[in-house]
Amino acid sequence: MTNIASGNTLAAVASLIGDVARANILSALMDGRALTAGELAWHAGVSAQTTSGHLAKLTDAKLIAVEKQGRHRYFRLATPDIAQAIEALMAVAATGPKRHRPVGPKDIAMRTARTCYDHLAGRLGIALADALTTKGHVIISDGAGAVTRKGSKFLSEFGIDLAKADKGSRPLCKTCLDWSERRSHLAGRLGAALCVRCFDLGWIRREKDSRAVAITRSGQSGFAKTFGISL
Amino acid sequence: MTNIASGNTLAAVASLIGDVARANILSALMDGRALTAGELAWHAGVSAQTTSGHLAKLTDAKLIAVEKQGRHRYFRLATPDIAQAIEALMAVAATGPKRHRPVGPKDIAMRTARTCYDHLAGRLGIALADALTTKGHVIISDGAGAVTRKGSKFLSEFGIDLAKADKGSRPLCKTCLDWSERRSHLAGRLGAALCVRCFDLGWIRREKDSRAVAITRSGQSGFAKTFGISL
DNA sequence: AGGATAGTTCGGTGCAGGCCGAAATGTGGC
DNA sequence: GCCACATTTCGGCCTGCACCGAACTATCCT
Repeated sequence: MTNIASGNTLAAVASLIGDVARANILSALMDGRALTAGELAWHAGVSAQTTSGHLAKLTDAKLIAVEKQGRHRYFRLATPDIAQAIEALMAVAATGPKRHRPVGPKDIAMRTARTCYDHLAGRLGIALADALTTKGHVIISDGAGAVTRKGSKFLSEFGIDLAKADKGSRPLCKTCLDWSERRSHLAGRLGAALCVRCFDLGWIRREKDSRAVAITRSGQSGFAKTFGISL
Repeated sequence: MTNIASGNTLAAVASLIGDVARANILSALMDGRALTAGELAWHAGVSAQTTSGHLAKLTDAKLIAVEKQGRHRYFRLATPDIAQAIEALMAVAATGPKRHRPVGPKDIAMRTARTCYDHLAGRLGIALADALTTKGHVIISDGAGAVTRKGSKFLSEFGIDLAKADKGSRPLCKTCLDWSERRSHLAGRLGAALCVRCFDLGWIRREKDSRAVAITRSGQSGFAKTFGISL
């Protein structure tokens, strides 16, 4: 065996994700929010004791981070890297052999619009990326994007100030492969800012117990007026 | 549990990667070449029978593809997506809790220069990306890159013709997070073409049983003269 | 044809780890 | 102080699966 060390840790990380209960936990955290152990137990579909064990393992491996608040413990994905790795795995899983389509109402909602870590995905995410691209506000080249001067002005009018360098290290405008649309949507600081702004404007709101988001009445007109989008 | 279907398949894929033997197999295939079952058994560190079972599972799941040639069966990663997912997992694994540094000579070679699926990574990969960027041949913005007109000319003189659209679907110039350098290097069709060209020129050559590549004597002067790189 | 090499299938062993019930710890509210 | 609720720890069960030895098939070589 060549490089046992890197192989081992690769296997260790993948193995952590490779358990159904833990995969459900991580999927539930993919919207970037922090959830309590109890909520995660519900998502995982196993008892609270079992979940506790899983959470300990994930925390030890630094895949998730924990914050204590009173008698609750809030868990969230440790870094955006983790989310990216999981999204990449989801993309692989989506192309798998099983082309089964037991499409439920939840699935439809997910495909229409959802959060992906801290930005928007699904048809809405794609539509936003397209709208910004065709109007020349963002240039997407292959796997990433750059904001034009014109785009910067447009976004500032929309209420997003990209100048304040949130965290210097985080890329401004990345793209992220959408597992349902098989195309790229906007991630990075821009993607996150867009998402927050849409929530602030009341254009979208979170569905209960899901990453899916619903487009509100005002969102329907807002997206149409500002971006020319109608889903 | 919310979306049992997606969670399950996510878990299934991760679980396949999450076995040490299979992770070693996939790691060995990360350089994009096709290897025989016997070679993979050696990389995996288990017997041929056991390896056969693993290969069957990976093939069933479409993570790897197989091609029969005489009494050999050649296995390779099924799609670039798979390589990307594994690379993302490696990036996560590299940041893990264990900061152990049992750096061997092989490890040093890997960090200096190696192939990553079908393009170059390690210090050499980073240096190439830097050189092309600072000379204005490629513009890297956050997570991807675009080739400038000037760059297109330069590359053509170097012996790379990006015009012939290899496969229309594959992105021209993507970036890929380097797990050893923690920075991006060039992937996509451009990255692959650069890699092939350097092999053709005899500037680099593959190490035995490893993803590492060695920089030849002529490579030393070639990289210096053409790109201003000296490692 | 006979021998060597590549790979797979079968059967049986053994261990890792996921699961839950019960009980313990910790925290907030009254 | 006492109860309710959130979460963890302990102990034991049980399944899944990675592993190998041995035997079998397929292909190449001479």
